[in-house]
Amino acid sequence: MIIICNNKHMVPIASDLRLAFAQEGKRWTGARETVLSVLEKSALPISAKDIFKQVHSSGVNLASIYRTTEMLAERGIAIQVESRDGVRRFELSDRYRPHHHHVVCRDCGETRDVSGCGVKGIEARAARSTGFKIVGHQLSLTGLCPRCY
Amino acid sequence: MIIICNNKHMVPIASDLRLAFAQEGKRWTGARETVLSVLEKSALPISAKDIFKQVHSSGVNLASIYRTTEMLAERGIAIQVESRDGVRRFELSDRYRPHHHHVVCRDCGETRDVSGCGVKGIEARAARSTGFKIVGHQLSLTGLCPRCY
DNA sequence: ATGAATGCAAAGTCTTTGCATGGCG
DNA sequence: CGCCATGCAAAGACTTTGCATTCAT
Repeated sequence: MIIICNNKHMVPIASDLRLAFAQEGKRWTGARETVLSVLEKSALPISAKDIFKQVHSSGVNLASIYRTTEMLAERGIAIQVESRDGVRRFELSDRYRPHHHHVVCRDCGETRDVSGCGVKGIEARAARSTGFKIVGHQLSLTGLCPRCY
Repeated sequence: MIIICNNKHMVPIASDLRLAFAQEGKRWTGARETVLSVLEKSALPISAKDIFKQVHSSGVNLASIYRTTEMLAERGIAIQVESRDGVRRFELSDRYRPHHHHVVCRDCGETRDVSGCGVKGIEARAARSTGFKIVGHQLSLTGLCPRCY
């Protein structure tokens, strides 16, 4: 099933995870809590390096941030957002944030969210033409922000 | 204006470029010809490294390929396709290929084109909600290919 | 001949990995 | 106490850059 817009609730992610981890013999640590809290507060996709800058004082190592973001993505807590500049950025997945897309200014890179969707039609078409089972999508709009326009 | 589906003609890109370059005091070289011809033949977005592999025998240097792909993107001949893995891939722009999108297998990475579009509505909505002038978009579908499904 | 483009190699950026140490359960 | 996660540093992958040389015009 395609999760389109599961924006009803603000799930207490950390406590969910603590529990899930315990059941698997894994651990919910301070570093993970730190990274997750940055993602929860970040309005836009954020790179490991930028997370690092924000939590620099906490002493969390950059390598741990890479490991944590990857782990969160594997579990579907976060998703890796596509980018054009070769930097990997993450944001909370649709399970924890309203489904949305991004518009990026071609000139200055300013990024804004765009709510809602409208990609169902093409998903169905793609499934038909390729034989793939579609499980998600990512749309990014390129534009000129008011300042650069 | 948004170019949506300018797929009418097969423009002789190289000769166009040779002319345009001459007028700017720039040069149309063998290396550029080589890179462009790989893009013209490539069914899917391709990275500098993969172009390099394909033209290895020609002696074109990897750095030149990076420089050429960037130049082609700046001129709107090619576009840089968004990716999730931090590798930059290019394909001919809508000016030289039918507008389309991609579906990528979540498990094995197999990529297929999906023709057509269907993003106009959301573009209009985004323009209204953000004040950006929308100049383009990129959509990628994630799925499971028949083999991985 | 002139200077733009290339090849080569070095440097840069982002990310991953190995291993000893630390900390959660 | 046992083992997972972390910190640290080194390695790796991809991309960019400086400079001498080559080549298109």
